[in-house]
Amino acid sequence: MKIKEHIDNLIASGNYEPGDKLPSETAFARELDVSRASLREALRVLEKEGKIIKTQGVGTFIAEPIPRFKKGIEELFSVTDTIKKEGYQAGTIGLEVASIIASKKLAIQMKVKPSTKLLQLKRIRTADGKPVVYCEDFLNIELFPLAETENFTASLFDLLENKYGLKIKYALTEINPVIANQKLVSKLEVQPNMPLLLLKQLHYDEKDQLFLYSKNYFRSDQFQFRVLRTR
Amino acid sequence: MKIKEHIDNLIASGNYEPGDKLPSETAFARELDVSRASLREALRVLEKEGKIIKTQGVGTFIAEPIPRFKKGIEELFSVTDTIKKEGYQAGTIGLEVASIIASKKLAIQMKVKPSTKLLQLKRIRTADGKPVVYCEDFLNIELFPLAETENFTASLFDLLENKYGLKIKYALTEINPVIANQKLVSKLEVQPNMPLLLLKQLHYDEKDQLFLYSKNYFRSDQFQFRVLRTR
DNA sequence: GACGTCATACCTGTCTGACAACTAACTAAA
DNA sequence: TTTAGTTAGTTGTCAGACAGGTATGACGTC
Repeated sequence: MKIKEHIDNLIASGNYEPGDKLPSETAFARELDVSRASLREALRVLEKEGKIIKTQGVGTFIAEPIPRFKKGIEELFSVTDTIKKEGYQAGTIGLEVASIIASKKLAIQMKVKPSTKLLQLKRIRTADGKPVVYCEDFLNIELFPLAETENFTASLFDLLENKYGLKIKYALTEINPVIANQKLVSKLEVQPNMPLLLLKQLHYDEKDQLFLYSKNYFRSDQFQFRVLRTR
Repeated sequence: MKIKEHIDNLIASGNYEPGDKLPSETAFARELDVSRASLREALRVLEKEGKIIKTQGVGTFIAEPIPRFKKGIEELFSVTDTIKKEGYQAGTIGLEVASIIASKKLAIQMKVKPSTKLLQLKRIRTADGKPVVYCEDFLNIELFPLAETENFTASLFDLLENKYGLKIKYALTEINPVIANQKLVSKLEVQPNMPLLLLKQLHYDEKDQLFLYSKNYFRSDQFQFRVLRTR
């Protein structure tokens, strides 16, 4: 994985451009100070991701960064990262934290027993200080010893991944167009009746445990969501 | 790749179930009559696909299959099929066909010269007779000998694929929440200010030729769009 | 009996060196 | 000009070895 990340960075940093040829495996392995076998395992993954093209007897080449936009909605990343990738400074205001007991409706959605303890977060996320996303998160704290006093002003993904070693695997996301109601108008400082994009997301970890249900309201004038649809 | 396919089949055929442990790499390599290095390259890809989980010192295990919904938005299919898969009868009303010359703005979006001839379709798509989607399509007819007199009341994908042998490969889709304006209110017979989901799609064929630009307005009370977001 | 330590077996991660298969470019012969 | 052969360079595959991590059971201590 380290090798793969390193090569990813080499490509991302512009050291290589589409069509460029990578060093031969023997030379590249020596350059990175790893064995050829390990390098090849990394290259296999990069090939599967479509970032490189290997041809026996010829070499390995950087692939055209085909349609894959910078990042489509099919890739899962935190709201913080979503804001950052648009080039803004991410922030949080209006944080509310509460320990709650799962209601019947919520319990069904999160597939837990109705008596389960949850941690509810309400946050307004800002880009360069301007409110752009309103987030409601429901965390299953029976899976993690999360305290109410935790610092929730930054990325929740960062916190869970780095401090609690959680391995986030995927999210089942429902895409809904909604109209800003009175609450959202004041939270996001938008005109009444502005269209917003609501993403309802069920987040799972590597053990397929549902640990987070989130509702994110995105200002449609600030974010563009794309997806690559293949046949 | 052969090794990977073979293991894929082993999993698909039910020889292994989620949680089961695969043979050790040494034994598995001997069993498949390949080297351990080659086997590991195959396993790396399977791991990246989320089909297996490797743990150093313990072993390799079959992963829980990701609960792919019936079909997420990341799969490309026609509006007709989208309506059908929800269990409705698909139809078309209010068809308008026109040959037009690409405007400057449209030419940029479709990446053609401003003088290019296009075929414009406006259609209201119905589910069990009720209007549910409003579609505007722009076809690059310099790529296909499409006539205005063609039957456009059914699936455009069907027509292009079966009659013209077009191989549709993918679409770059932009997801937008919008509010029903007066035109859409009358076309879709909805309340004013109803939220709609607008999909702006650039369709490409196997040669990466952009052949269709479409704008589809979906009634949000009739369709649910989902997507699997992986990390 | 409960607990911690250690030895052990087993597994994945990595490395080394070698050879096979393939490709492209060049050379020489027809 | 065409064809066949040669050669250098690359990826594909292989065998064997060792390092590092994990679970298990034996053993001694409290």
